[in-house]
Amino acid sequence: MSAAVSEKNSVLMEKIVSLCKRRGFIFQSAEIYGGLNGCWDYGPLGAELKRNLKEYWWRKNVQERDDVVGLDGSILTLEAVLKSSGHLDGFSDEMSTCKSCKRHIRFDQLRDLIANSAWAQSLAEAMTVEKPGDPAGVSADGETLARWARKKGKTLAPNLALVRNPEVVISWIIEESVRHQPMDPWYFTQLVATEQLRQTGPVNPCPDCGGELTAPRKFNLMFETNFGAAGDGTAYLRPETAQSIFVQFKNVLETSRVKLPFGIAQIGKSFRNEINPRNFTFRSREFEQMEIEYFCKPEDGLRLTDEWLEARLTFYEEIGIPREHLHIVDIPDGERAFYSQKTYDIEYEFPFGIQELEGIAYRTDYDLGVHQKGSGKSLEYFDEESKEKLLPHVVEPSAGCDRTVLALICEAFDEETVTDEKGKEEVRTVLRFSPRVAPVKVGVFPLLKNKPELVAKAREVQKLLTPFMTVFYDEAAAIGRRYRRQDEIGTPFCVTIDFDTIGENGEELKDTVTIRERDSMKQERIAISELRAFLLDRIQ
RNA sequence: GCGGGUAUAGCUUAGUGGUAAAGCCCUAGCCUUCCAAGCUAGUUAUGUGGGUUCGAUUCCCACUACCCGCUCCA
Repeated sequence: MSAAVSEKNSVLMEKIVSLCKRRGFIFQSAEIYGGLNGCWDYGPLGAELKRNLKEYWWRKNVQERDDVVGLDGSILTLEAVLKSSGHLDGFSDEMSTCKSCKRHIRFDQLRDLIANSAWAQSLAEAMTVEKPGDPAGVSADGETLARWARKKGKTLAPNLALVRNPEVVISWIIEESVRHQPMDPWYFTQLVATEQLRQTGPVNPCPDCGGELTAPRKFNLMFETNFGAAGDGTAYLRPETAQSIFVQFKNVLETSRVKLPFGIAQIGKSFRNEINPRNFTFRSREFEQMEIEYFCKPEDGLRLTDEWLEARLTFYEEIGIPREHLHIVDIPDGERAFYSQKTYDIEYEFPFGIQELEGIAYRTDYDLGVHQKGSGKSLEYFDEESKEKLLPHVVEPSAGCDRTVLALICEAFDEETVTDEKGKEEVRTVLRFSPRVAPVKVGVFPLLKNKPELVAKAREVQKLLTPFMTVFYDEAAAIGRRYRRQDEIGTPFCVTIDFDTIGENGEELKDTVTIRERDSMKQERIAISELRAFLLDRIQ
């Protein structure tokens, strides 16, 4: 992305964030206290928008399918579940950062990385050539070290203490080598990275540049919480909704009379202690997922992954995110999780970059396998046809709910230049939501507030529609302003009660209203009796 | 987590070591026969905590949050 484009998109994103706050879509959590990093609250309109998304997803993926059932699992999660799933080990890495080049290093990988690093291999080679036949360990040879530091070290590990300040470091090494005979190779590796041994103790070197690494810090990527009356038990806030689906697989299977292939769907909150929340609600510490685990026979996994990709793309189209703004990434071998045979990411062109909305992963029988092993309970499925037991495989379409809401807002946001009768140009801000997801479906206005007949009639129309859709009644300010207010929150239709409606201009126009469409700003006149059907037909 | 930037009303901005200004928005009233009209009145702000000072929104320090670039992203 060029700097100019980046700047333009940054301004666009600021406008979107500002609109979200101004109109009550999204607020920062605990704003009056200074805010809580990585957490956001949905205001009245945001709550409607998000509900519409979730309800449509549920309807399409659960209610309108006879092969998917729903689940609503607990957020608090037993430690053993996350132990089996691999989250407990995989989600709490110790990390070090290089003070010179800022690279992040997973501490458990450090020794391997050092062993394979160019400078460490070069140094080891130099020591071996100069001192052949010293199998017990590394012995310090000041001259060899100094020569290496001046030559190869300068290019391979410019930030290594030995290279930056050979005299001091070599003196430490010689001193230490007397006390440690034979010297442990790892201790030697630490020593060449240590400039102030007395002050700092031995430090670890960066595998890239030789610079000093910070002490390892533990990143708890899951939120831990106390549990039980005495508070001495440990539970976790789930980092994904999927695990309760796997853990309840057997119960659902036995109670729902489902047969392979079938899916279990769930919408709910998940929590990850993101190192760096960023980009408005995109990367939050508390977020909502819409997940399906679609269980199948092993031979169907790859085919179903492709089918789900298609189904999900259609879904995005139906809520107003066109395929042209989505990118499908087929995650290549080596970059997928080790248990996945196929993974697609569906990405959206956000103003801040192309970012993931949903992942569709063929996870084989990994999940049921680990929980079967962890719990000691069989999770096998008996196939009536073949009379055989099998451990089902699973395809997981996992969508980010908040991310999709953000994509809906970004996609809908538009600033349009309109020219009024006097030739004056002005900007019309419109959220072009699909009527299906729009938080308010219809605005109802009396043309004038100070005419009781108009107000009364408008209230009647409001009452007529309220049971079927979200209606916003507004009588304040000029009619044009009211239209624009609705444009800004993405209301697809506005109904205005005027003097025709109350029969002032003839019997044939009595009980008709104007209905104005958001995008075209065109109006047509229809009978109040047809209003409900007209609108329901267009908002589904 | 690192580096850089920002923080004044709901929004956009002004300004000052000594009473904080405007436009838009919003609210109420008047007016108004279809696209942000007009008039009147009104509410609302120096992110938090320290320090320097007689006095700090302004200068200094710390914290928090947000933005940008790295980094991370099961």
